[in-house]
Amino acid sequence: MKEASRFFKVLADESRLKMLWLLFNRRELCVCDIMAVLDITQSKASRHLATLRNVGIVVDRREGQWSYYSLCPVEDKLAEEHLKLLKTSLSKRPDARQLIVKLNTWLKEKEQASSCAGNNALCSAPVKTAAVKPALSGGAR
Amino acid sequence: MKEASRFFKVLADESRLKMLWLLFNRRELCVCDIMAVLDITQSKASRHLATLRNVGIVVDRREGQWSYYSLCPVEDKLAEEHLKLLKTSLSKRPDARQLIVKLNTWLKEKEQASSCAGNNALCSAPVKTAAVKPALSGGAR
DNA sequence: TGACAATATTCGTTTAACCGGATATACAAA
DNA sequence: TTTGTATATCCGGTTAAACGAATATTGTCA
Repeated sequence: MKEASRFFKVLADESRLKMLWLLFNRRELCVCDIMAVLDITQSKASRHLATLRNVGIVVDRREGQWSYYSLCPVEDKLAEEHLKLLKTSLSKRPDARQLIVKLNTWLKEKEQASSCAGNNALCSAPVKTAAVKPALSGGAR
Repeated sequence: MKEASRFFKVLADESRLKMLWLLFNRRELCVCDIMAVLDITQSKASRHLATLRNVGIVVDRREGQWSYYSLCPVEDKLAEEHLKLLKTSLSKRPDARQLIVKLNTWLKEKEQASSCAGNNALCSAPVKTAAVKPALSGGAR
């Protein structure tokens, strides 16, 4: 049961919860996306993402100077199911939905900036839209 | 989402997780039961139970010198569903099952002691067996 | 009332989490 | 190679959790 409590400890931080929530709604995001949307410092973003990676619920993929994070299959059943439930419970919360609106706004901004200003005006290359079904992602509602 | 992280913080402690698990399997327990089964100090037991009470997932009932704790209906949907899931996920874990074996042993011991030695040989009055369906509680194989 | 039992709470300490700023690393492009 | 960008990690400092021991509280019983 120690393992279970360690898992919940990872969820017991608002920033990490938000990061997970963002990743529930986009296939992958780079660190600077998360910094921008959550409005946190770079070291904070990187540290929390490392925590999520260490517990085995996200993976990172290096591409050029960017690190892209995404959810990954979780070996632990308890964790797996709680994450699934977390996704559906959060999707009912107005503040969580609002965060996705902010995420979409940010990504759109970034895309525009890169297409009209030289392809790397903000931080990363254009982000492919989530391959997972849009579910409650989009504008929410 | 702050509320959500606060809830997970409560689950992020092994002792509290175990207490919840015990209460999933018995309708109510007094503090000394929990001390005995989890093998923890009195102040630790009391403090953690207060934490569970403060977040609104258990209630206590005073009877004489004893405080009986039990689960209570949870107003928050997210919490409610996660607790339900927690119960079913833990029931598959050998260590969690083992804990219930220990709980049953302790309660039986206590009952015997009180019936042949004067009704308060250990700590509390005989505990009524859980009213909830035994589910996976019992000796669990 | 006084002695005792179960529980709650306080106290001081220790440990763990989290943070921002600074630095290190890795890569890209000039 | 030099410069700049994105990210990771290190370094104190600060806050919050958790703990055991001691004490306070509440109720029982003689």
